[in-house]
Amino acid sequence: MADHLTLVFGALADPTRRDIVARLAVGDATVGELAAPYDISVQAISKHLKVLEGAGLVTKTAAAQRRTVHLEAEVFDLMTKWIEKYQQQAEERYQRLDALLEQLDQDGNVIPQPQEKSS
Amino acid sequence: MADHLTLVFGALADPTRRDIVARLAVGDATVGELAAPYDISVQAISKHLKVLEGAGLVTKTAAAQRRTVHLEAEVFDLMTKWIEKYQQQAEERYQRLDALLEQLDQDGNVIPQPQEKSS
DNA sequence: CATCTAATCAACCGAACGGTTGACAAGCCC
DNA sequence: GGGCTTGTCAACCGTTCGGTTGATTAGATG
Repeated sequence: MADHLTLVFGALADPTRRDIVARLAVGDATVGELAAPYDISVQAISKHLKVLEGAGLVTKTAAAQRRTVHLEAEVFDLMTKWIEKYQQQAEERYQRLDALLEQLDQDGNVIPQPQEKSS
Repeated sequence: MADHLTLVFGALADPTRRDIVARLAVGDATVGELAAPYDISVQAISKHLKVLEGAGLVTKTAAAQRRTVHLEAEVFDLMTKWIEKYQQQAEERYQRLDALLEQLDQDGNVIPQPQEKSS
């Protein structure tokens, strides 16, 4: 099976599923309630929910024949952490580049590629 | 064509592409440099880069026959905003639920479903 | 000019995806 | 119990996806 981040990003790479997440952020809902706004079959929604469930974004609890779907917001932290990591790295890199360019400005020397080669 | 968020999430729903993003956060690289660590073909990496490019996560600049690939960190903001929106909504919902439960505790009345129906 | 290198384009392949329809399971309600 | 409601399971279908191989373009270099 794929790793968690792949499942989470994959789950949110679909507009319908993002829509469902948006709906669930307001409050829990049954499968039927979630399916109502769309003109695709209930089975298709059920599949979407299984993808969201597989990514840990959603949990289902069976009460009578109704399944209540609940959003698990904590999983978002996983994504946010991943994103912030590279956002931060990229920013640091820019700052290093800026510092370097500033330094170059002082002695007037021009180097086209500031980063070093690996290999 | 799909909307931007779909493209971004879709692009990051693949471990190899997330890996490439991680590599690019450290600094720009050529297609060949990006392909080196993997035992899949350069063509496959080229395809991955096209997906990342289509999502606006990456830009390519052609210098000689080498294409330098550059990470565009700003696109992450789009995702972060989307995520934070529902993270925040879900949290607010919990707080409302907590407040409600606390209130219920006081007069001892029990209501099973705190959110209202929309139909 | 000939050739080597770097990267893309194009066609193809199997697997996964998003959707459908049909059958079925599990509860409520008359 | 019989039937309605709610939801899932299973099989199928066309499209997309991640990968391959082969050919081709574009620039550096002998």
